[in-house]
Amino acid sequence: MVHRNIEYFSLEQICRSGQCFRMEEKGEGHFAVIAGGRYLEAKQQGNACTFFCEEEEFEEFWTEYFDLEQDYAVFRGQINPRDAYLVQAADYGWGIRILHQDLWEMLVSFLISQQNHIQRIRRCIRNICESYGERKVNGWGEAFYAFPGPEALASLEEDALKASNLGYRSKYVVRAARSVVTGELDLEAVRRMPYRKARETLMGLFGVGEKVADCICLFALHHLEAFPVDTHISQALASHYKRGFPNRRYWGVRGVMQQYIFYYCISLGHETG
DNA sequence: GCGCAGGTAGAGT
DNA sequence: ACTCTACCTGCG
Repeated sequence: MVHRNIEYFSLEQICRSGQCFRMEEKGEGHFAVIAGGRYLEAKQQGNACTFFCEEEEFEEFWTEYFDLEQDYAVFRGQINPRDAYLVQAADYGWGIRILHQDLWEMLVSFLISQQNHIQRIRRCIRNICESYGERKVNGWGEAFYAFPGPEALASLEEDALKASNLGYRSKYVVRAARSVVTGELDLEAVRRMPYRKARETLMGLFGVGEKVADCICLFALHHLEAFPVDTHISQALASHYKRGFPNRRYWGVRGVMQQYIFYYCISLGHETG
């Protein structure tokens, strides 16, 4: 077990923010995450966090995964105090962090995300993991499934993933898998690219447009200047930033601000008012 | 039943 | 360059 007091960190908010589809709430302040072929449970009360893994695994993997070396007070300090909307959104999502997730997994996840509900995205991803991912056992003897690699999906028929409930997105995922396996898409090369180049390269894939490419850049490549514009952000911009989002001011941290706004939007949507 | 959900490709102006 | 539409599926 690993104990840490962490500022500006909320497992609940990260789970609900919709950047990670393989994190689930097991109970009040109790979460499970699957990433990098690993399974982790964690509990949180206020700033006090308990991670159920060895110190070594925590230092080697989860510290970077949760972006714990980054001081989010620095990002938050850049917010214009006169921007009441952003101040309110950032206050609401005080514990959000931009995770460091796997590139292939984010590519597939956000191909699936388009024109889809978060709840169904989770189900789709669970389906393909259970059908094509490696079965493993966690520390409590329970089974969990790793995310399937490109090889596991490349040989499928283009419509095969409709059985996993992907709908018309099935061919996007299968074709992406083939691109990786044939070497047409070099994931290692994409990892080394700067934001614009990575975005452009990803958009060359069938089914990857600006929004999906930006999500991949932000959540896998940690390019914090990526600013995915989806329907929620688009509406927020229309009502609160009629002269456009202040990109110049926030360039380099736009992605963090996007997450505050996005989380604020989807959370308010669930409330009655 | 109809519109929308973390959009995008392709066709038509 | 810009607008329009089809696309799987499910939920309000």
